Amino acid sequence: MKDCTQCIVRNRAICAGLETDELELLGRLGRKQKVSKGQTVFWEGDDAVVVANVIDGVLKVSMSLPDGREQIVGIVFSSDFIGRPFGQHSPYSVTALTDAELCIFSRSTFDNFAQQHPELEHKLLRRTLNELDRAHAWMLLLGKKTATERIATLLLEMSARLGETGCTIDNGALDAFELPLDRQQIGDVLGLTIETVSRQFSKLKAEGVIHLPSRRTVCIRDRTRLQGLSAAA
Amino acid sequence: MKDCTQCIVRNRAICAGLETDELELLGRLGRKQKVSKGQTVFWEGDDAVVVANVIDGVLKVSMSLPDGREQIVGIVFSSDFIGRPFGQHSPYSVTALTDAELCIFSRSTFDNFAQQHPELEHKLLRRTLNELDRAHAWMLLLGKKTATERIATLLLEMSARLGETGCTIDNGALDAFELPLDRQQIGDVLGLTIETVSRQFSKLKAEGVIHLPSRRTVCIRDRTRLQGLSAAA
DNA sequence: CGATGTCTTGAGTCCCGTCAATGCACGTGG
DNA sequence: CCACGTGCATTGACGGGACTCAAGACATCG
Repeated sequence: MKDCTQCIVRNRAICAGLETDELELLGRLGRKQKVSKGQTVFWEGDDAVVVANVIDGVLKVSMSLPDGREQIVGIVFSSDFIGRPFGQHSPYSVTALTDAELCIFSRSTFDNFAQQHPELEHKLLRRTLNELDRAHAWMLLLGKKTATERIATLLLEMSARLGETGCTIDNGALDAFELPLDRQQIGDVLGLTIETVSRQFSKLKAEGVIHLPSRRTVCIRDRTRLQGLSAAA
Repeated sequence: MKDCTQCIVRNRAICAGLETDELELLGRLGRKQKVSKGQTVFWEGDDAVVVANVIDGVLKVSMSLPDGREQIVGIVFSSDFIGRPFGQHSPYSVTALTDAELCIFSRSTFDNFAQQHPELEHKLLRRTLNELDRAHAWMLLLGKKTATERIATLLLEMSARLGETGCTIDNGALDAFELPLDRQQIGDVLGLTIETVSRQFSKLKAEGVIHLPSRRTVCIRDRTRLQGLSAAA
């Protein structure tokens, strides 16, 4: 790797907080890799060979049943971490939703480095705890929310998360954004079918809560109402 | 705390692997506490004041919507860890399903201790990563599985996890066990109603896959078939 | 300007949720 | 010992929200 101090996710990825010499050491262990939209980085059940930081792009984390039914269990953005450290097999697949750039490490190399650098493990722990919180919130959605509530929740979540990553300074939620997901993928995140997703979009649009200038573009016209529909705590 | 070296979860809780002197240090920071069945240890949204190891008993981790709909996002057993380290608020409630005994720490005290003991943080990280895997698998269940598949999966999971905790040596799955959950709670874990749960139990019983000697007792008569019904990968 | 893939919309079905009644185990007191 | 109450669990009848199947609309691109 060239020079981690210049990395655009330097301050947000788990590398943040490492000393300059540690950073250089870690940098030599990793390599940058571009993946194109649709490409799968690693597959569910495969040996967990690599882990990576997402430098740029959006990827989905998904699990499947033998008959092909798929559930997306996470969406990762720039500066997020992917892979399963300290694990034999990858419990999920990771696939690029947009062209993306990764900073890849061999898992065993990373594991060793992490164990020798508590600061890094601490960052990883905090990140994993946040992930777990998000997973729990999503379990509540999948177990108990109606279709409308799920869509409303997703839109607010995407608005917030795209706002975070879009710019390092301004952390506000966006009122207009591009969905990195198609309808099928939205269904796979929310535990709904493509048709139900589409109908709910149409309904929200008809009610004036959102506006859909193009297939993937969402404008939130009435955030308050959307929050009311999301059944958030 | 008396003497952590004598603790019955000594080898399975996150304390495992600490040096004797570290263990004593940690021991002085915690205190044992008994909680009785039905009692809530801490509430969703409250300040995250404490974390704890479960010494004995079974507890549920749950999240709710404003209107009262509840989703159980985890079941914790003896030697598991509960609470949200490094977090301002508790994202979930924890409630005892049986009488239980905990080893409680003030969160801030625990956080500080953990940051000074990488070995402990490492244990916590591994545990959190496992939790996350489990949460992902459950998201797949909640998003995509049918009622029958959910019930079958739960029974196999309970069989496996009760087998782990029941005895430190024998890690085999149990073919007969007591459910720590009533029908309503099973519904809240699986994203189903009490009636659907009941009907599925009756169906499996009629088909000879399981036997139900009493309300809470389950005997797996045909594990292979149950696995087939669970839609496991 | 078709060809293609994605999205939307409609009609019909089904699985699960809702509501309500019944069954069953257990405890308490007459 | 049995009547009665209480709390769960089971079962039944019914309805609805989401799924399925099938067109049709729309955008994008060669």
